[in-house]
Amino acid sequence: MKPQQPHATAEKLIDIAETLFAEKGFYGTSIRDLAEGIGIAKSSLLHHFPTKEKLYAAVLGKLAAEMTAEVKAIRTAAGDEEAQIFRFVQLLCDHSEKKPLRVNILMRELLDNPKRAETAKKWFFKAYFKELATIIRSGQLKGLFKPVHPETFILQLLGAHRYLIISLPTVKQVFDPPVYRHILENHRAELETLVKERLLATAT
Amino acid sequence: MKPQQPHATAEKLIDIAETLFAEKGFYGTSIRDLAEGIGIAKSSLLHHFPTKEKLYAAVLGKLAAEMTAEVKAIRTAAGDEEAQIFRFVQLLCDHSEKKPLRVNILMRELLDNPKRAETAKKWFFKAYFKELATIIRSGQLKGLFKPVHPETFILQLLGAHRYLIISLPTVKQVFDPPVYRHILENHRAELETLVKERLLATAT
DNA sequence: TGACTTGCCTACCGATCGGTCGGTAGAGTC
DNA sequence: GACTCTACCGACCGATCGGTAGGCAAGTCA
Repeated sequence: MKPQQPHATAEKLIDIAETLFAEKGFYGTSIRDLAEGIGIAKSSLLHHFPTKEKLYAAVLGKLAAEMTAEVKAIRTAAGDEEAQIFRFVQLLCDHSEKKPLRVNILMRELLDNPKRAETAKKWFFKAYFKELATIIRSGQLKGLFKPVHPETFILQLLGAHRYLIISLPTVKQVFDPPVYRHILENHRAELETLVKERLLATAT
Repeated sequence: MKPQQPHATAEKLIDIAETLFAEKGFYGTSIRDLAEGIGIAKSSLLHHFPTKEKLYAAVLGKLAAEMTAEVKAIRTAAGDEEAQIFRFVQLLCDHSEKKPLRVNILMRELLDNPKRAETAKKWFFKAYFKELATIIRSGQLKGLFKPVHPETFILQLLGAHRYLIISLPTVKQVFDPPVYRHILENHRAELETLVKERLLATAT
């Protein structure tokens, strides 16, 4: 059997796992489904990831690493904290348009994390979260931002965005198309306005 | 067997189901656990609710009915739309302090709803959502509120609140106690400020 | 050549899943 | 007493769960 790229199968597994875990959750997804999804036997999956938990952790780990790297890139890039936070909101919306299922994983992780032993000790998104809080604090020190409580504000900002994203499928099938379309169209602007009005110390 | 109140067992089942579904999700909860939770046999559970889906639907139905009734009560009670929306935010926070697990159910429902056939057709929280949108529109007609897009704003408001609530267990076990405490303490005020700054047409 | 490793396979395990079946105890009705 | 109805039960079903054991083909390296 040709080895292709090393770890190519493992990468494929992480990809399919990201999709299926996002759609059906950890307990709703079987390792059989995952293996069949990329056309290998179930025991072959277990050769790469000895348990379902480990595969799930790999998915979260990869996702968290990508997200954290992005925020750090924003931090070190040009621009003051105001530019950084708007760039962040922009990325948030862009990603959710391209890969809305990722948000599902992040949500499910929050819901299930307190229960699953394997991943309980270290939380994959701690660095991501801290980085964001640092942007806020730094902007506040420069007088760019209002004195909101950084962690609370970030949770509310992420929540305003992510909750809306995971609501979209339901909204689409329950409400009239114009309502759905308006939500889609207005979300980004409303989120930016939220940041403007809640965070920016407007020149007085 | 004394019949106690009629449907007393069914009510107990709905209660325990609300808790377990909230903690572990639909797929993570077995009807055995549910039955044992109130001390009856599994087949007795299936006597009251012929399938797991039906029990889940009963939980959602009861929850949605309560929540919708509350919002309608706010609407008909004294006070203008400004008072109504703040009363709503207040209720939101009060409930989440008393029964934080309920928010988990609402979140999981959004994540799983597009997949489960049984409850797909009618969405239990449609009336609740429409009632909230009506408050916004009504307030806008009177010039009390800014011209935000009502549905988008509500999703962001609910999201800002609910996402933070489901994050609390994780925040508690990952961050230092002061961070957790500050989030707990500041959330309500920050949410009210959010409404003030994003929604209220401040007297100009 | 032969020992070792890697990637994948089939076959199988005990446990648990949601759900069915036949039946029983008790209360109400006639 | 005969009948019906509700609430409940233990035993059982086929299917599926996560995970294990052992083997086979191909590439690596001595």
